[in-house]
Amino acid sequence: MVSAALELARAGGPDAVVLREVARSVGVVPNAAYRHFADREELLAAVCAEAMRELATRMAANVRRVRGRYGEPEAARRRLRAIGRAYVEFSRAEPGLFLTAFALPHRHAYDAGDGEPGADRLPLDQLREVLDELVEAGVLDGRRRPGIEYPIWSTVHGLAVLTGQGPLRDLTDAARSRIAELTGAFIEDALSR
Amino acid sequence: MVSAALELARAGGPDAVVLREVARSVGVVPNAAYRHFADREELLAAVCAEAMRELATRMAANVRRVRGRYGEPEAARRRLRAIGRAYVEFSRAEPGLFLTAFALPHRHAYDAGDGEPGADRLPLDQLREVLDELVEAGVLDGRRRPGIEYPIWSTVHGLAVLTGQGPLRDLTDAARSRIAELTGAFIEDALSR
DNA sequence: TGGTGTTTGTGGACACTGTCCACTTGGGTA
DNA sequence: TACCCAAGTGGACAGTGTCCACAAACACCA
Repeated sequence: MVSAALELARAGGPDAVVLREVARSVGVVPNAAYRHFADREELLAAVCAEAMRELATRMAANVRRVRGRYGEPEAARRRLRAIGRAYVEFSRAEPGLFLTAFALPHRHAYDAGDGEPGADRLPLDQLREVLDELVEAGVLDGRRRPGIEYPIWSTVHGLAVLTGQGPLRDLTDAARSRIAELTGAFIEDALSR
Repeated sequence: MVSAALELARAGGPDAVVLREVARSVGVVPNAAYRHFADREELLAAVCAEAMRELATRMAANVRRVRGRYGEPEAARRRLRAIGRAYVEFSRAEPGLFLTAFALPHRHAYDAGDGEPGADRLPLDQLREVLDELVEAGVLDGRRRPGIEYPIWSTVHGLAVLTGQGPLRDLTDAARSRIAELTGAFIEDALSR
């Protein structure tokens, strides 16, 4: 049921996950859904968690693809960029899922994926990890580290929203990638101020 | 009709502007709305434009409140902060309107408010104006000026979304204003790199 | 002044949604 | 074997966006 709903969300965002249709698509009567979810919002919450998990997976995969030892300055910088790039590309490649992932501000921790062995860390945790590495590598002054994940998250999230679903989404590929490049440089400027 | 719909959006975001209720609240039968709007989305588009206009108004008002001559470095910096602060505060004070303002990626230019004399410029234009002043004032290197509005917009927009409706919206006031402060400093760091 | 045409609003209908209630069913356990 | 509970069914209700045919009110021009 959740995976059927996920496909609806992928195609049309959170509003597209309509209870009756997901029931229909698993070949069951609408009311059957109420045996598993209190209401539509609870179903949507499950989908939202799944979407967030997919974002985390893509980020982790993109980071792993970066070669270079831990603590090596250039590699650490590339890992930060890999995180941001994955985030922004996710919002464009899967606008429906991206929207869905942030559709429910409440219960956002997606249940931490606690025990699940293969699960990747939360996006924010992945960002923190790379920032710690940047300190370790001497790229970022340790005194500026506390809390710096929030401005960076804001910048990347804003870019993702504006170019993925927002007013900048209809720009040409060239214009968008120039903006993305500028934003990447902007973050590095702020870090190595 | 638009202003009735605007109140619904203010209270509950774009999803709350339901055609039948706005008709009801202006004391008319639902179908009457179809004499003025092709469908619900067109009504929503009008509301969206109005919400964007309100954001622009607040930004402009906040900027005007800053004293200091044009081109004076410290004043220019304060004007940039005033813009960002207005943006972020709008998303918290009027989450419904903020969401609505960006609900329709299409037809986003809100018809420019062309002739209207009292109308304030679009948010993005206001930002550009202040950035030009920062160059004029010698705070920002003119060679770094082109396109820098986009990283800044991204940062501010991201902060507004994350703390206004997103996962950071339930933080304490103290935590949120610390993040806002960090983000302001982050932007200034990047500018005066 | 009177007639005509356009604008605005009405009434009724349809398909679709989320949700509630009472009811059946089937597999596993005491 | 008897029972119980989870899962699914059928029918219903209120609410929604939207379409159609019709009524009134108003402006305009002969």
